[in-house]
Amino acid sequence: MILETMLTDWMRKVFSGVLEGTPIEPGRVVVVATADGAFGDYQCNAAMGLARVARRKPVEIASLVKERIDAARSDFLERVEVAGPGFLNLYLRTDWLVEILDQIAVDVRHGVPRVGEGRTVLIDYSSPNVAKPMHIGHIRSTVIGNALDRCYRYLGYRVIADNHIGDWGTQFGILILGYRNFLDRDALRDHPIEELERLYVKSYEQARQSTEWMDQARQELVKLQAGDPENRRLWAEFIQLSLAEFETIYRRLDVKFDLIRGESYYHDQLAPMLARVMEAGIARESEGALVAFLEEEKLPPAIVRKSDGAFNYAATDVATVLSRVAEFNPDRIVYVTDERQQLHFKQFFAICRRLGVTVQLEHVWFGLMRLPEGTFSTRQGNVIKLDRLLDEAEARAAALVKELTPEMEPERQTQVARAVGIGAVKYADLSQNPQSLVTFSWDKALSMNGNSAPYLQYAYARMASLRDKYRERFPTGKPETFPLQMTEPVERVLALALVRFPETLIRAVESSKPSLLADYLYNLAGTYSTFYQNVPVLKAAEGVRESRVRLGGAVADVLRTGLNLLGIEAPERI
RNA sequence: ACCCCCGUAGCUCAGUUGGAUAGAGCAUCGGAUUUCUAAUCCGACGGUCGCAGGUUCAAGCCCUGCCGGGGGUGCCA
Repeated sequence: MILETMLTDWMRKVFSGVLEGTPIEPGRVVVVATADGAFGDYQCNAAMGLARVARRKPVEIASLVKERIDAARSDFLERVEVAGPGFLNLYLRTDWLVEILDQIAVDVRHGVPRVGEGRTVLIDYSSPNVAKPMHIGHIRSTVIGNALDRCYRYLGYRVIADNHIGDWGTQFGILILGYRNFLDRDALRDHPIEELERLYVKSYEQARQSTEWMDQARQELVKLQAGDPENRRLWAEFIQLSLAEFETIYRRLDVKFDLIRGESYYHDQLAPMLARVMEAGIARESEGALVAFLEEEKLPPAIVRKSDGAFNYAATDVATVLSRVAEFNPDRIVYVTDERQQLHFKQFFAICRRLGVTVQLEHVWFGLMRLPEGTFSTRQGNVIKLDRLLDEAEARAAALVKELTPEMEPERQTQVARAVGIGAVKYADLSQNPQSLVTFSWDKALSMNGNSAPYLQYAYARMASLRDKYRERFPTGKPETFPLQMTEPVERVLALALVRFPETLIRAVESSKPSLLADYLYNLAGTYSTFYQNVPVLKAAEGVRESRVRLGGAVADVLRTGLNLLGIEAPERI
């Protein structure tokens, strides 16, 4: 059940009863969680907003609403208060909260409805380029996309996670030329990606200095796209080497795709797509290229085929949408890329709409990763590679585990270090608004204190440990046969937080912001830590003890589920 | 030149889409462990929400202008 939705529906009815004859637009009356417990559990601010149309004072409306609510007996509401200019503060009945919590505690889904049942969403994320190593700039798309992937699945959607590899761009012309001229075979055998990258960088340097070199690179690309056997062979080798390297990273990050289809997969569909575009009159010839003019959408022109006859990424992306619609018929396609592609997405979305595509297209963009000294790029050679970041994270976590949990067997220490290190890296990206620009720092990416994955994992491990200690000390105890009691204020706060898990998750998915879930989990873990530190559990009297074990168990379940939805492991011991 | 983002505590960032007294982490300072994991907890310090107007019961959030930073703008992706 979604508490927020339930309260909103109920409040809307109350309002329309009070303001008979006044039209109330949907969305006008909304109940939301209070920011501060001092104002109750949930609040409704609609009285102020409706004052004008109803031509009455806000406080008057609020008071009438309160009267009506007071007149009816409620099984979920303790009381409602009118405050300030017309706020309605709702205080939920604790016994009702306990009842809901009772249901959630035994529900494997923690009260989350399968709102995506029967719907399909395709998520296009990670999408690295062949022949380049994955660096810290790729981690945001991978981690954010994967979190969305997991959340959508949990909500009951059929999800198709597609890794749209960059295997068809201009870089191959440059790379093939570099391969022919500068290849070091031993280096290719020992460090394939590094060598390919070196070849690309060197060839790119040449191209910058010489237009002749650049033209030659273009020709190699055209040959490749035309099916030249030798270029095809090289191209296939580059891809195979790259995929193997990407796979080791994805394994470490526990990221799995349903499809790995490069841009090349859609190659045969480019010409038919173009025919449709031309037929629909969306594009026309201009300076030798085929260009879609998008004045109606107030967008600059988009080239769909270059004057040399080659297709570019706008063409590929449109063809990709058509192919996906034909094959999977998704309700929604979500793209996770960095901010630089915003215009491109607006343009090709517009072309798709003109072609009559009705699937919901969404671009989830995130701020570019920067270094303190500025931007980084392959060409400048100041990239921080992803495997190095992960190595460092695991090393730091390992040192911490050894220091703080020396009694743990070494094999387990390694496992925990991996979960903690990788978790820290992922959480660093997930815990902030994706759209803010990010300055990379080792200490932030690998933070193990405060608002970090290890903090959440630590809280979880304490819960798990407490649960096990209870079994140890009270082998015949059956907590589930005892009622939940809210004897300390912090317990009620925990109960309320648990009940809010479904609405938080749904909000996170709807706004494509895993950070909302991360934020929720941090609050939950923080409240639990306060509880743990200040409220005895195993030493409490029988009954209270079992109630607290149950409450802690419910928090643990939600925390673990939430962490897993972010792609973060929750070890039982840490 | 135009378009899109961003600007919040010393630093790094949240801020539930317009709600009440703007919150965390780090850093600094002070406290808590004969007790269920101190990777923790409790407290203190810290703010002209870039600047100036506007909209309204209410603005960090919406509108206009300006300043600063980043990104983008018909043959890269």
